[in-house]
Amino acid sequence: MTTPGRGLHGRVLDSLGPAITAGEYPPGSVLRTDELAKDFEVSRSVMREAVRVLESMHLVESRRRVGVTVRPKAEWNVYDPQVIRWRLAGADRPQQLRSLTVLRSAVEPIAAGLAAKFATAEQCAELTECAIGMVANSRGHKLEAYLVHDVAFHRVILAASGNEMFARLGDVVTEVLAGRTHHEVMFEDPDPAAVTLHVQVAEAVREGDAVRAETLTREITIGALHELDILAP
Amino acid sequence: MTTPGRGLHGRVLDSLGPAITAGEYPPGSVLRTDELAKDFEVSRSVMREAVRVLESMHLVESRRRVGVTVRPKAEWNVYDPQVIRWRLAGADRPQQLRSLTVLRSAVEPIAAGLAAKFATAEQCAELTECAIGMVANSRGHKLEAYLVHDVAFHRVILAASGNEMFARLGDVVTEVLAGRTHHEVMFEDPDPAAVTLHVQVAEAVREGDAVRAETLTREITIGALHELDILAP
DNA sequence: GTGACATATAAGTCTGACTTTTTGGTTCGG
DNA sequence: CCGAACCAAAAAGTCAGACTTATATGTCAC
Repeated sequence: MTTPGRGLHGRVLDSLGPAITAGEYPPGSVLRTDELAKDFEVSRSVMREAVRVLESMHLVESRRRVGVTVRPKAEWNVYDPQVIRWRLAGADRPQQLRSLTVLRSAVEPIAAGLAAKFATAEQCAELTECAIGMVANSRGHKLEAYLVHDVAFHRVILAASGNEMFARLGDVVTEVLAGRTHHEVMFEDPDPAAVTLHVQVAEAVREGDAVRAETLTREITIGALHELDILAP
Repeated sequence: MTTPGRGLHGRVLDSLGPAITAGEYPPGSVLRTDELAKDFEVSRSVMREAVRVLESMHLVESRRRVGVTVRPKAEWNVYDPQVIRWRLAGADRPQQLRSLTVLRSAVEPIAAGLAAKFATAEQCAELTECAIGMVANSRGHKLEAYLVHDVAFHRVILAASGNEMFARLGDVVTEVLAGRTHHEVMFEDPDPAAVTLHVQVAEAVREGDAVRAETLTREITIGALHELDILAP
């Protein structure tokens, strides 16, 4: 997704970040900078930069005379796309996928409602195109092509909401949808009802019907929750 | 809020971060590391660490032979608590407050619904205490005391939802509520109707009534939206 | 104009010496 | 026996300087 290994410290992070988020160094563990530098065969300056980044993500805390201690999971910056990617790649994957899906279920309906009010003509057109693309690839095991349009659809909705916080969740949704297609459920063609809902959301947004857009999107996210057995009924 | 000036690079960040988020260095501007190091009177290594942190927040991008370029706002990690604090402290404050309030309006009702299902007895007790504290300080210009309980109330809701992503929004909500009391509206005692709603939410959570908790919380957040003139009617 | 090549530039890396803070133990006095 | 003051070691923090590497840009031949 993001450029891997942008410099030496980047490669260290690609290795150390996942290790920490995976719990390989449990919270409370103490690391020493120059020991790490030796282990990773980099200079102290490079390792220090890596530690600084981990610190800015609240994954670790660096204190004099004690070392670099791993923070408890509850303090991590779980909205950092990098952290999300690391967790999705590791043992935390199921929990991460669940919590992100719940977040989606809260945000996307509201975003769709706002999109109905604020979407530009261009965004409406894009949305319709995406919906058409989804329909066109909804049968015959064309999951990859379907996914591309599905992802684009939700990104447009979030962007069209006009809310910068919502817009920035585009990457998150992308990861969740991609994860669902590639690793979890979805061996067969997507649920036809879900496809229809997307088409109808595009309609509602185009017509400026905020309430309908919100309600329909809520149905979509409820479906996503069901897929992960998060909802009871 | 967070420890200020944890080391030299921290002080550099406290100065450079707000400057960037405030648009003092507009997107596309190019900075040079050793020039910055000279300006801030720190060594290159310290400045490099600061730049690395800014880079991890997607505020800047560092490339060989060109320098450190400021990224467009749309790419910033706007969920980073540090970035949020910087923006709330600067010219972006109004927009930031609005977008965060919209985010709250999406998340908190869902969180309250989940809290009704998953809150522990202890959390229910805490919630009730908070509500009582709000009532007790709802009249007579005791805004500070009221705020403390209000903040605590919403933090408990988010934590009790059992969703880690929601829980981590506690800090954000704290900033928003504090900002509202200290800088924006709210010169007089809080709206009695809002106070009642909080009491009722505590009730609903205690009784495990998810739908009612969600609906009532939605009314609270709608009120918050109105205060910032985000909703039309 | 186009492509190959040279050059300057700014980030990236490494090393070693030095400073500062903090912790944990030790000693001394009550 | 306990507490306060003190001391020493440990680890992060800071700095300066030399060197490497990627790359944008300009130059020249064709």
